[in-house]
Amino acid sequence: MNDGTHPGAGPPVQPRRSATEAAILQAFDDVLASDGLEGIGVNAVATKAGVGKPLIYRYFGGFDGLVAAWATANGFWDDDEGLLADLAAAPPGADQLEILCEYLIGQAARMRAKPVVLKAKISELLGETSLTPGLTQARTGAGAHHHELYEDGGLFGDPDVVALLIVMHAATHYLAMRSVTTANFNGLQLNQNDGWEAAMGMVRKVFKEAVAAQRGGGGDVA
Amino acid sequence: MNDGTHPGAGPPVQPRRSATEAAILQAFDDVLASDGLEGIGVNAVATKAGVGKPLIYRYFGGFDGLVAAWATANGFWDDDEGLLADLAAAPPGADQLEILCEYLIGQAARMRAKPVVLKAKISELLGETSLTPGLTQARTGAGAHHHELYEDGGLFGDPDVVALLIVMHAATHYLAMRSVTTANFNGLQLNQNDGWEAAMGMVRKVFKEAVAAQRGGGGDVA
DNA sequence: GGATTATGTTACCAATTGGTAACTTTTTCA
DNA sequence: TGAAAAAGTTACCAATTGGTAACATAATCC
Repeated sequence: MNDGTHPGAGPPVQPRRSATEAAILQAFDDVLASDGLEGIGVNAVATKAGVGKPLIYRYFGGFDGLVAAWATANGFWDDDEGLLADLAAAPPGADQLEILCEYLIGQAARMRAKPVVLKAKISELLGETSLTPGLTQARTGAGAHHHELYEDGGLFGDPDVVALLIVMHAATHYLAMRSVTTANFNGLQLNQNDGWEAAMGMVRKVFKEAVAAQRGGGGDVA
Repeated sequence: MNDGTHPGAGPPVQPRRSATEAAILQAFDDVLASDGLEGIGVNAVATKAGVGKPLIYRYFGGFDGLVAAWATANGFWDDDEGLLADLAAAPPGADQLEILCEYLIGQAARMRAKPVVLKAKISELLGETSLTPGLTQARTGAGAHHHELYEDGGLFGDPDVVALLIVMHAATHYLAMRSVTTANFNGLQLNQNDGWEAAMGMVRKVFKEAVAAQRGGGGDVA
């Protein structure tokens, strides 16, 4: 009805507010990307957005609310539902473990595609930062299906598979984190596409080797 | 000759200076541990150490110099020489790959034992932080033997081994990083000893599986 | 002794921080 | 048109930041 371009024609949609809200969110992104954790704050964000900082308090309820809005708007948390859906949608004869491996690699690729989000994720490893309150505030409800995958033996009921999953999860996440800032990681250029693909090839290789050994040796390789 | 406790008996050792220098370094550690990246600075460190901040400038040449001194004093960088020595010192019949796996695990354990150092390492993943100038300043000379291990096919001249090494390096480092702040990682209590040991058991398992597959299948498991 | 140097403290500076109050301008709607 | 609400700005606040100059105290050396 009202697209916001015809003032007075219909219910108020407050198009100017949404626009500045978007500008503020984008400014948060920019400042975090350029100045990092220590440079971010209401002053820097407001200046970057070209608005007065009272708007941040009025629209987002302060800095923490801004962080929370930014996190939700940028898909900060993984959706384990995606993996569950992929597994359910797979054809009967498909290799479930291969789907799992590709999911981990795809997840790392998605993180790599959003360096700023990844930066915020790294900051979570530091413990309490200025982002923490906002992130915990917005985390409510995320990761609801997480336990289905990992706890009580995991989705596959096999401790060996869970171990493999955890180790490869750790590996892919670390590689993604290194890829944002590290030019050379053990000879790999993770920040370039070919270097990244080479790393993911290594992940696939190790994954397959481990799976082969599990199936061949009955899970005991000692 | 002069142990510093007998003023005037011998050349000046300036024991008071070393003591306050140590106090400042310890204060840096404490502030980084409690307040994190964003809380650290000359004011906080000087207050924590119970001295005036001019001493930081006089003794360390400023904040960056303090960071550099702290990093070197706390063994911030891995010594790949340690691994090379371990490999060289191993008995002829020993499994070199197993030594390598245990080295990675030991390295992760050492990082876990110094949470503050680990925190600083994580901050390096964020790119430019307030610690970066000091760390790069002190990095000179470290990692001299690194290329021997990883580049040009690595120490073993086998790309498969290098891939395994890189992936497991990534996994152990990520697990160490998560262990400082994360109470529950996929069902594992990484911040407690049994949870950590369980994770390291998983690392060993996957490592051995991959090695077994490499040896059994000639390196091709597709 | 006296002169010198090392050590440490207090005081100050401009710049910036998070946060709020008061104000002006624009838009909405009867 | 005119009142009311929303949007946005300027101005201010106390607190803190990194950094330096000036000062006081203590130890050392001739």
